[in-house]
Amino acid sequence: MVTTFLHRNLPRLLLQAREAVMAHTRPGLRQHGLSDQQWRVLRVLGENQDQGGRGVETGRIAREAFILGPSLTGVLTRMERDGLIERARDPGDQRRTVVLPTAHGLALVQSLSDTVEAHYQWMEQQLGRTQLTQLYALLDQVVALENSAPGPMAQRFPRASADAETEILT
Amino acid sequence: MVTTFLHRNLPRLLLQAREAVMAHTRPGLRQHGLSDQQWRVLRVLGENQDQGGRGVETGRIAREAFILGPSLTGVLTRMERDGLIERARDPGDQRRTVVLPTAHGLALVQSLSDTVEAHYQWMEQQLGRTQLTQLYALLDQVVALENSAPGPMAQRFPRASADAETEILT
DNA sequence: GACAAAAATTTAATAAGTTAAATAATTTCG
DNA sequence: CGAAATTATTTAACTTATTAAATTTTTGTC
Repeated sequence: MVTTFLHRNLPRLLLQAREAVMAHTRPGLRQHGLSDQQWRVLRVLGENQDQGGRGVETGRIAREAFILGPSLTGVLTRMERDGLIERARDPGDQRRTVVLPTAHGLALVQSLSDTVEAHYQWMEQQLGRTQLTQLYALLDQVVALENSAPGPMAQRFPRASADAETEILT
Repeated sequence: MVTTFLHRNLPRLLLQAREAVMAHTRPGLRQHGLSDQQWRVLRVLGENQDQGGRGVETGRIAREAFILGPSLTGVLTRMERDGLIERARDPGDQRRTVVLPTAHGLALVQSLSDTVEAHYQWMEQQLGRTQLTQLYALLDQVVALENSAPGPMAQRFPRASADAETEILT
């Protein structure tokens, strides 16, 4: 038997959920003069700190912070202006730009990361660990749809190829 | 026993999921020269078509299309320029601006709505109805967090009060 | 009925998103 | 080796997002 099923405008629901989560984080960011995007960039820098001071290529930042290349250019320009990061040419491949956090930038990430972690603890408590795990799994499934059948398979945020990934991590 | 639990950067995951869904819809919109936002506005107009030709107030559009007021102003200006909508002052309350779709705009929504509905059918088939229902429920729970404890309860997209809602619908 | 408070939009200034095209450095290959 | 194809990023032009302040109309109240 085929029941009619009410669809919920999934893109909007996802946007709304994202806003709900960010609503708790955002004030903290703003207090330190950070935009959402600047925070995402800083966190990527924090996560990839184990690069031996070589910095992180903008391509990698774009992928991991989920920011398109041309947007990132501006974001980084302002972050450099505000003393959060520094940019340099990758000596090994002069096409690449690499980014390093300043001491100030690094201190910010570390301090804010704690706040965010606390927020996650709170959410885990509110929703329950099981539900949160389920949510992660379902969202992963939705993400996986992207490379499925219909649509011109628009790769707006292309993952690095497996090769590029290894190359970077080597 | 307290197990350590791996958190997944929920805001990013939600953003990614949204992109995955939109990746299928977007090309269709672009073919008709519509931005994401313009499409959302048109759909709101389509949904509230039963207003007896009185049009929809921009405030309502902002809430339902999830666009902030100042952004909406520009979006509507361009939509008017492109012959998708028309704006007028609400006779009953001159503070309000009401929006009506043009014949062209209306035709677009109707045609594109079918495409989108087909997309939902496809997603339902891919993910399974049960999972989709679960996802909706979980996202609702996350959205509900917004008005909970921590954070200055930032109401970026305030729902209309119950009163205003009834007033509008009356 | 006038005046302060509230409500609905808009303006302004800056930041970020989106697409296509341009630059510049690196690879590939004839 | 050297020209063509590839890769990484930036520029350009336009649209949307964000925050605060300004406008305009309505409401509440004395």
